[in-house]
Amino acid sequence: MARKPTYSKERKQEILEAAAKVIAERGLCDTRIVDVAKQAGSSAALVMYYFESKDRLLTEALTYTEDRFYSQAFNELTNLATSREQLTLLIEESCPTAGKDSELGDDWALWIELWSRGLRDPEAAKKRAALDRRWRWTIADVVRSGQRSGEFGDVDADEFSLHLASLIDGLALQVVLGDEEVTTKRMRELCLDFARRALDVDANTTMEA
Amino acid sequence: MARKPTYSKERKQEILEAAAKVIAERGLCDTRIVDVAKQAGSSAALVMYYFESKDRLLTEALTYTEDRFYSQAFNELTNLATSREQLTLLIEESCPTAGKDSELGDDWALWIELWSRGLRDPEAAKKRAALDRRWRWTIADVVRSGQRSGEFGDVDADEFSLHLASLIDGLALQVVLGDEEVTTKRMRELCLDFARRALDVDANTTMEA
DNA sequence: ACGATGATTGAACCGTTGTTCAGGGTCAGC
DNA sequence: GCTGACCCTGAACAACGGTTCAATCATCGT
Repeated sequence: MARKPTYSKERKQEILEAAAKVIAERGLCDTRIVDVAKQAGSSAALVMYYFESKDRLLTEALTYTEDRFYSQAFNELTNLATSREQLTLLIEESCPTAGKDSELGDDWALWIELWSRGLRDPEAAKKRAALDRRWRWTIADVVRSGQRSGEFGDVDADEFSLHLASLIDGLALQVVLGDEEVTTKRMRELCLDFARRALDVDANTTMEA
Repeated sequence: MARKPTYSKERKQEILEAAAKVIAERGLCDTRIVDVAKQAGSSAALVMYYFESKDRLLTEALTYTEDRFYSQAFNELTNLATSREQLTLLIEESCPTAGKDSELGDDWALWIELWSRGLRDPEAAKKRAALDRRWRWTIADVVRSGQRSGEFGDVDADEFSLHLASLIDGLALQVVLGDEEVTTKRMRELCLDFARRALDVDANTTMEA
């Protein structure tokens, strides 16, 4: 067999990614370290070697993907000129891609698992809160920036961002769980609509969006 | 020991309530049937006697409390005269009582566990969708009723109810998970504020936005 | 070359827990 | 009273999965 010179840090990441994938597939409770090991192409004992316990592994794995998602989204943000476009991007990136469970569906699955774990695991709750705070702050920042440039009207940026973030969570949840009445399309339109009404300066002048 | 002549149906309910309590305390994954049995004051074997498997028990238990919550809330609704009061009640009943984890905190905990279970268990997902649909329909109904009586302005009742219900889910989640920036008070005010702005008839008459 | 250090593993250990089973009460109807 | 149906139980079974361990293998500094 080819000896891959994969060392500690990369191995750790490999295991984390493997764990995230398995959790998204099998669910948090039904995730066995053997599964993670198999997915990572290694042995169960090795997983214990990098993470002292199963719990540690799971909590780390849950936040790992979210961090990646945020970094990517934040990065794409800088490519857009107007705050309006930026806000639209944030909303659209949050909408689970229907049917295909690969990309964003997995992300949301992990996110939901993090919620339920946060109910008892204080560390998970703290990490979730931190991630969410960063997310809300990002939204609020786009809003403030848009207000400075005159693109958006005058609303409390923090209230708006809490409102939008919560709305997204609540809607995505239903989409991911396959609620027939709540489709990705409807979610996107509802969010965009809300943002438009709340922020548009032309709320009075409007001829079309 | 006093022989309680508690027979099948009552026993089944007792077990369901016991299960709900244990799940709220220990979490879904860490709920053992022995715990449920102990909480119900019976043996593990009896639990298996009423529910053929652990899975069945858990799925049933998860929706049991929600049904009770809804029935109670719906009942209180009929005591109120105006639609405005009714909508306010629905919102306030949805806000987790901070600190005290007894009443509503437990409800929300179960609700969240139902979400994560719904990711893989189609039956759980279906039940959740049904419960949520009923909840949204109740909100929409109050809105329509208020529109007929002239209390509320002219908005799409279904869009509004989806928006409000999702917002409540997203906010309650953060409150229950102990996010320091999202308190029960803030949640209530945000929801009430949103409802007021979206529904108030004087929204057109507005002298300021 | 050669140890030392770290990565990696298979196999064994061990507690936990869902599930089964064989039976023991209790009550109703005959 | 007997009998059968139903409620209920303790104990045993069996599997599963997290954790440990002793032993290889690779790599690298000297």
